[in-house]
Amino acid sequence: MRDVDGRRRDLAAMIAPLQRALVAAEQPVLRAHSLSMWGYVVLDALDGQPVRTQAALAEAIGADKSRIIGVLDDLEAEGLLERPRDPADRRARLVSITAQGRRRRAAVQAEIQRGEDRLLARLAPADREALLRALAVLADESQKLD
Amino acid sequence: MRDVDGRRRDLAAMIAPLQRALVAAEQPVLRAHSLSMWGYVVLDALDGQPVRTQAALAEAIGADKSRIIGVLDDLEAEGLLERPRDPADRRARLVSITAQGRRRRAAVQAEIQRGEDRLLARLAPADREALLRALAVLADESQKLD
DNA sequence: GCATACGATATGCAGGTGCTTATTATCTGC
DNA sequence: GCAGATAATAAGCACCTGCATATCGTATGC
Repeated sequence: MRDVDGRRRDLAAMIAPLQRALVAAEQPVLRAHSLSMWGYVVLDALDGQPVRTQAALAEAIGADKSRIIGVLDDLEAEGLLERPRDPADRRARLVSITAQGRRRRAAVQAEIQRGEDRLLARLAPADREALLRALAVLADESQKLD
Repeated sequence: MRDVDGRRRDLAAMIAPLQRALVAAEQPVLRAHSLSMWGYVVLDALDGQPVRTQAALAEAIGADKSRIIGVLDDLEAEGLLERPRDPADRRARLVSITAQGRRRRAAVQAEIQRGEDRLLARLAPADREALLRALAVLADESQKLD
């Protein structure tokens, strides 16, 4: 893929403004549902499977382990997740999403994806499919590099 | 595109880790060429066409206008760009990249893209083309939303 | 010509981030 | 049972960012 003047742009240079726009579009949705960005990311990561330790959770979402504690406190206070002590290792906490957390996450995600769909509508259907497929691969791949 | 468990992931959720990995990969390259991330972004924006005012430049790259001044100072001190006063409006400065700046930018970009190519190699050629095409469209599109 | 607007610049504040260190409770190897 | 490792947590530091404000030189409308 070449630019107008014939050179390829950096991946990062194309992704950065897109990322900024997506995050900006998410803010009002998150606010409407009383979730912080990190709160949403945590719920997103927990939905699917719970996690053994908070450190593992932090690493999975690319956050600092000392920073997510406040996020977990808030989510727990709102009843969106539970984190009882692991009876097998009382140092660790078994973090898992609650039914209410699942509902909240689903509602937010539906709204966010409605917004994203408006952007994706600009693409040819085949390109759209390829984009999502490629991003899924690259996202997984780049996780491993960290 | 559906996830393993049948649901689509948010665009932002896939892009964020990718973005982090790309930025992390750029750091050593930039350091080796004595450029800051913003410095590189500025050179990137200036290559192609110069720009009428610094405020316009700042907006084009999604930076704060009060923050890019130091970046411009550094780049100018290294001879990578010039910013004489506009004789037609002596308040404004005509920022343009120098030949040396162009060379520096090209060298850095070549290295960065070599790294990105290793990631892109994971994709089927058709998907790779579609990804770059789609990102170019979305990047331009999301610029307009800001 | 004078009031007003505008471009570049400096500065200060609030918030967010990664990183580091320390503390406490708990586990595990020996 | 004790020494050393590990999980969660708190707290501090350095940095970056967006945002707001102030200054100064310059342009422009009237």
